[in-house]
Amino acid sequence: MIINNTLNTAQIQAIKYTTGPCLVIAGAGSGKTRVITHKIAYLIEQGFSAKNIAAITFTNKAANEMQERLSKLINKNDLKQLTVCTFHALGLKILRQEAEYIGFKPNFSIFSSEDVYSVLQEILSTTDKSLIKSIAHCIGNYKNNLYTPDMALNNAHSDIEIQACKIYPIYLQTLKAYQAVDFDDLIKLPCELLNNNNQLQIKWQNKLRYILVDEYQDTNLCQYNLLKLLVGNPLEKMPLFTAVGDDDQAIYGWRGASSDNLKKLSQDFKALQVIKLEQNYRSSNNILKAANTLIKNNTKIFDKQLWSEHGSGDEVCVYAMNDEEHEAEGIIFRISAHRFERKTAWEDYAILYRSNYQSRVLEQILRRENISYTLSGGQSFFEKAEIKDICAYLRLIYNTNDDPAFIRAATTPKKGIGSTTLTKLGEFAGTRKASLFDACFMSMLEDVINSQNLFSLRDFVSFINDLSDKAKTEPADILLKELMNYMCYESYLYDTFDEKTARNKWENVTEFILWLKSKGTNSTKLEQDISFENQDNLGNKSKNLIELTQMIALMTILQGKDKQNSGIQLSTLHAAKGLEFSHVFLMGIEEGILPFDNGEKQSDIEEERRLMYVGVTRAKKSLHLSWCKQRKKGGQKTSIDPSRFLSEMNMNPLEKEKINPKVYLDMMKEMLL
DNA sequence: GAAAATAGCTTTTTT
DNA sequence: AGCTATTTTC
Repeated sequence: MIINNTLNTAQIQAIKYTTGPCLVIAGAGSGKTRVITHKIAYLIEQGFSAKNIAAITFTNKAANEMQERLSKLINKNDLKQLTVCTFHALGLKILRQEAEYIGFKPNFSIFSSEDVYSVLQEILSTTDKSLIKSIAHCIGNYKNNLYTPDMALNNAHSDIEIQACKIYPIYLQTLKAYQAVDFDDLIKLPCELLNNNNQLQIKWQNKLRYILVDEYQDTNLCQYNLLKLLVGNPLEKMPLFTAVGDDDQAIYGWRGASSDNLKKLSQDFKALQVIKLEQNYRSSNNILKAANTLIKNNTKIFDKQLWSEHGSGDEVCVYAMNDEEHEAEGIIFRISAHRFERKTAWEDYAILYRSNYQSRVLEQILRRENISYTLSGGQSFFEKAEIKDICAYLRLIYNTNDDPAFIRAATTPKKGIGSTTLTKLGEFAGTRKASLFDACFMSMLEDVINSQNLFSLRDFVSFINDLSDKAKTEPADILLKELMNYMCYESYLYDTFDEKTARNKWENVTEFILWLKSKGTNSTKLEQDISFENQDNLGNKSKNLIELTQMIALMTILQGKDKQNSGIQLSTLHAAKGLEFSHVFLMGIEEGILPFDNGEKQSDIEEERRLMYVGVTRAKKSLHLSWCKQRKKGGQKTSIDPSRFLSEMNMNPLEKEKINPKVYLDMMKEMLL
């Protein structure tokens, strides 16, 4: 029996309601992941087949975590059959299977934002970075709001929007020609597909009979649309799903998420059962009181009041510091002293801030004091140039129409193919509506490109062609070896970078190749999910290069590479969502930083308040808030006001800092020696 | 005139 | 820390 007395009444209610649409308003620290995982186990217990249940998350990290926790509740076989993935991975799965219905080959490529950027650069033939970015942003909006080019034009206001509308259809054509989709397409295209093809819609509805959505407040219009298409029309049948979310933690409005989707849910599904989880298992009550008082200032969709059985705990404190350096030293001093006093570990402390650059001062001082720390966020493994270089080859082998991959692979490392050759090739291919790759095989090309460059070009494409053929049958590790042999990537690195960077980059590459090879031999659940065939292969059949390449596009977290969470945790407020720490220091609680103020356009104060709320509710045992009276701006010091959120929380922002942190930091060091 | 150094400035981030 | 604009240097 999966339901036991460690669950509270509301949680049990949320788990047991399986006969209709369900919305769980899950306050911070109220055990929301627990409810989702237990509900899945309960559904299986009640006779749902695991292969008909899907749990949808927003990040790969969350999906992995969910699987991890499920592995303790349900048996291996069921876990294997479950769909636990991100919205995008689900969309991809649908698209790979149904590609033919929208005029794509199943081996279409997935373009990253960088690829999208270069495509737009090409279309617009400009180098104006901000223009390209704004257009990309507009097009992303159109897709997320399911605008057709015509609808977009009707809603266009500024010059940039009008220009974006003109580009939009061209952009769509270009991607089609490349046999590529962008990230937004992974949701948008399945929506269009299921909307236009009733049979397919029924097919997928039958496959995914029960859907659970995590972080529902972060869905955008398009994602909500996909959900609706998958659960079916409430007038025809009883939709079966559970959406779990918290309107107070909606902090991604700026990228299209709309917590209004919570409201829409009760309008669109009259039978919706709303269950609130208000008991908090994380924080002591002083922290919760601060959080509740703060968030009361927002207009709410669902009212809720967090409480816990953990007693009142430590007082929440505020420190007014002189400037950013004083603040950083003050925080680090306090952590040192606190740790010494309470015999806690560095890992128990987190310093959270609004913007990445605020970590700089902290890092300087932490390095100076030799205190270990972990900076969350930063560049992901797959964003590194050296990994993208390798991926460009893999992508090209996989889909030879992928022009951005062609350009990257043809030019890195240098192999006698330069910008002149590429421009000529581009023009040649453009007039013949062929991909760069196919154009290389055309005989007319001899009139356009001089023989030496043409030789390099044909040498390159024949190699890719050869590998592309072999990739269908031969095992991945042999082909990878051949590829690396051809690329001479190591010597390229040592030729172009200084020794230290080259060594570092080469290490990343070897790590990547090793990882790829390991994926080639043991396939895990996630990959089977992403892979569009062989759902039911049980053996350890090693993956060929084609299959491997498919999954790379969506993998952003290197699974084997657990980042060590040692030392003080430094993180932005956004990146800290979903995490918890014993002792939390929120810095820069100032007007201009939190709430953020960009001078020009008014930022959404309610969203900023929710961001503060997210920060406050990360703390389990103690919470420390700090702000600077002065900050360096353009060479001179400017005076700063404490954040309005401090007074909203009934905190006195002017509590005096009586000690000089620097002196005490030195004293602590002596004590510890 | 081009490369190198330096000063100034950052919203938030995932797929 | 990384990116850009500007200044300095050869």
